[in-house]
Amino acid sequence: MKEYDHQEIEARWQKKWWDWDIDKVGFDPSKPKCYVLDMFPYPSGEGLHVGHPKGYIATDIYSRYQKMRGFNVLHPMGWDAFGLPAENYAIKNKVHPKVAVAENIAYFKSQLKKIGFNYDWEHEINTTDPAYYKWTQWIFLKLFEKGLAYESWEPINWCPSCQTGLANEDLEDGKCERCGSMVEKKPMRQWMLKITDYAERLLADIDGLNWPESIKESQRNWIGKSEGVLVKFEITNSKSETKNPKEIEVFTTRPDTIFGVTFLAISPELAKKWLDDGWEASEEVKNFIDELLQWRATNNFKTDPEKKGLATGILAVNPANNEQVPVWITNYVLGDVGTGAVMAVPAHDERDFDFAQKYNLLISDAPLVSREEGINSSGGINTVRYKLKDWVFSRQRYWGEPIPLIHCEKCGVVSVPEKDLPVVLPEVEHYEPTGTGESPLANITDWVNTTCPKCGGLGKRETNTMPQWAGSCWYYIAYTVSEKLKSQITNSKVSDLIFNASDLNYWLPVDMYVGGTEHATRHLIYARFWHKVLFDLGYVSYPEPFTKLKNQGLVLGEDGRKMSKRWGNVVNPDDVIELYGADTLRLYEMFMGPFEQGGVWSTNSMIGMRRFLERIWRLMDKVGEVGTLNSETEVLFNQTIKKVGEDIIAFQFNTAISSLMILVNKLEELTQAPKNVFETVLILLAPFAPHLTDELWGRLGHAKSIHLQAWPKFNETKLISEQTTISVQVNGKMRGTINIKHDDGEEEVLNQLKNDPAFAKWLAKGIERAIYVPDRLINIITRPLLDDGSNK
RNA sequence: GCCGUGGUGGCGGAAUUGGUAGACGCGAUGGACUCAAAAUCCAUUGAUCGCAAGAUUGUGAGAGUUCGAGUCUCUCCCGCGGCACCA
Repeated sequence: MKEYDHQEIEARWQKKWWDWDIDKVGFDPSKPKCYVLDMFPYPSGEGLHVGHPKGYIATDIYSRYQKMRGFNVLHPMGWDAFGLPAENYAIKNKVHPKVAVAENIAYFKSQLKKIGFNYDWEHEINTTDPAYYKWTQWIFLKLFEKGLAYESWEPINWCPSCQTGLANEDLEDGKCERCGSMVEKKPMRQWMLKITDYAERLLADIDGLNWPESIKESQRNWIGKSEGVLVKFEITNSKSETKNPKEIEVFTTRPDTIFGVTFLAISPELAKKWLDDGWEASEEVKNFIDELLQWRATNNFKTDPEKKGLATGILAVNPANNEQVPVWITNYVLGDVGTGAVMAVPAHDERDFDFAQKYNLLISDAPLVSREEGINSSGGINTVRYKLKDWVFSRQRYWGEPIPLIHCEKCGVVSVPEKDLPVVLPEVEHYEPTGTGESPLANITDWVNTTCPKCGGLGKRETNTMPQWAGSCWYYIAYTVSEKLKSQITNSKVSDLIFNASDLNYWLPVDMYVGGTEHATRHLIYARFWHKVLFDLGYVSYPEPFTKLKNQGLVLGEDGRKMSKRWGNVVNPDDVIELYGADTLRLYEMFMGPFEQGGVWSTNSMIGMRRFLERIWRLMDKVGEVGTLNSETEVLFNQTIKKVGEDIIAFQFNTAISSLMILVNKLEELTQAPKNVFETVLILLAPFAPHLTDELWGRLGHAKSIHLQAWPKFNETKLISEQTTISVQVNGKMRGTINIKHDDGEEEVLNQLKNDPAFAKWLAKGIERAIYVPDRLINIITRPLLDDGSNK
């Protein structure tokens, strides 16, 4: 047989699969479903590097396997094309984002197709398609109508470089996650989503998810629940007729320490609020508050390493023991945590202790009481707090979904009626950010000016756009109804048809979701939030979108650094495929190591996978109609069928491949490989190396694709050999092995051992007892030697 | 600091969940084939000692449980990730 020409074979089979429509998927309630999902990419201008497809290869293998097992498998792909990366690329290259996105998608798609994925491209979606974002807008309106979207003028995170407001989730170490600029606090009008209303459910439902522990833990930390008690301290020396504060409310998780309180510490933010409400404080106090607030503003609300404080002169009463304690303004209490005021217990809290020492404050040795006694004695109220903040949902950028609201002087904020959706992103001359805090859309007056849907009077469109994450909050739903989506852009009457479709709840929830860990506290929280809202509204019938999640480990460049143009260490899959083939690439990425673990790319190491495929190619020459396996190889054969299936389910692709190699190594030793055995090997390998296996399958005389075959079954009775090798230990030390019959009992093994001269010297001392583990080992405990060297 | 996760040859990694540590692959060394090279095939390949048969040692460190520990328990050390003056 001539050489294995991967280029010719792969191109030919990719075309055949396309012509044969073998990857087409449809709603079919007669079959059990399996929804396998990849986190869809942002189609950047850079194209894919070899790290990107790792997850896609895994889901491809998984979904091919599930399909062969008889599941109706949905495994779609699409494009998350709104947002800053696409827009910045467009600005830099001076093309309209729409054009840039189309080009980038075409490139990404060509790269993906070369890898031989089984995506049904008829389910493809694109978040920037008006037919798609019509529904993103529609869901936003559902949130708005439910009171979960609201306007706010609170200071938010502003990235001076991206010139837009950001959500907490978009920050990394106080910097813009996208560009690394220091983020400022800026008061501006914002649309917020009330994700905090769902904090408890988002937290509680984590427990039931089959997700990696680290992601679940990240989400728990991010939601940051703390259970504590609210306690009120009356202020005693406040002049009753003035506007001076009358009481201070503190939040504590340690009511049991209430008798040890020696002062109250309040944040400068709370003190400022008092001043705004008319508190008559001294100049010194006012200046101190200003000083602390100034520090925080310029240091982006970071921690000041040095504790500072100033006594206010105010005294408050500890409700537990009626003792008066002084109230201090400090820089170690945060304004946006708890109530912005802390009951300080220097005896039990390190921070309070440091502060008390510095300012010579009392440190009480009052004993701890029970939690209940602390609450009862102080009249505290059990309270739950979360670190999670509401989601800043508007962006002052062009390339996002317009928020479908109209501002009317008479009627206030009004929803765009469903029949008028989508609110299409207008064409503009300049889509660069304005920097004024207004979106570029604000300049397009004939788009902005409209009529109020309620009163018919003058109305102005909301000009902020939605964040990057909006489109990905429901794309997994969109795939299930993608053909309806396309037909409905102009059809305004079918309002809820998409979200009442039976195929939607046939496919949902996603059974296997695969992507990177970087989405732990962004996309994966946002999507869960939207999903729960849709669940409450009755559109989806299961409260979680993704029941099972796997993270692929990061593929690093050959130099051990993250693949990036900057380091010049990017490997393009196209090049690898040209040289070695897509099947080799697929095998290598799965063989590199455990799927969820990262690893360093090595083009050199790929040669091993290529050799493996070539060995199979050559094994074809040894295939014969007749011929049988000896019993040992037959056992191995059955074990391999079992293991490959189990490993795919567990995402242990590296060991699945290795077990196939072991079997192939064995088959190579034969003078003739039985045809049915070889065919089974091809089927087992088909999800991993779809092109080569289909080619050989065809050469064996099959007219239909190997990918339409059923997954092979193994013979339960042929998983253990008749003859087996067990290990022999003497006093717990390995001393050799011995061949026994599979069902030999302890006595038989022991007898055989005693007659084996190889072990005579170890057993000379005499056998005290033996531990026999069937099919595993026998451990002989010898009699201890006596002082005189004898054993009797 | 709290939480999570990991640490095994020159390298990537296996190990039936307490039972032959290093499967499989890369690399390396020696050999066969070849005018030669590539490819392929065969052999060896944790370390130490030994001509050898073989012995000793070995899974981040130390203790423990057990006939037996990479695996279980305790105490540490280091890497990675999340949260963090969070009251």
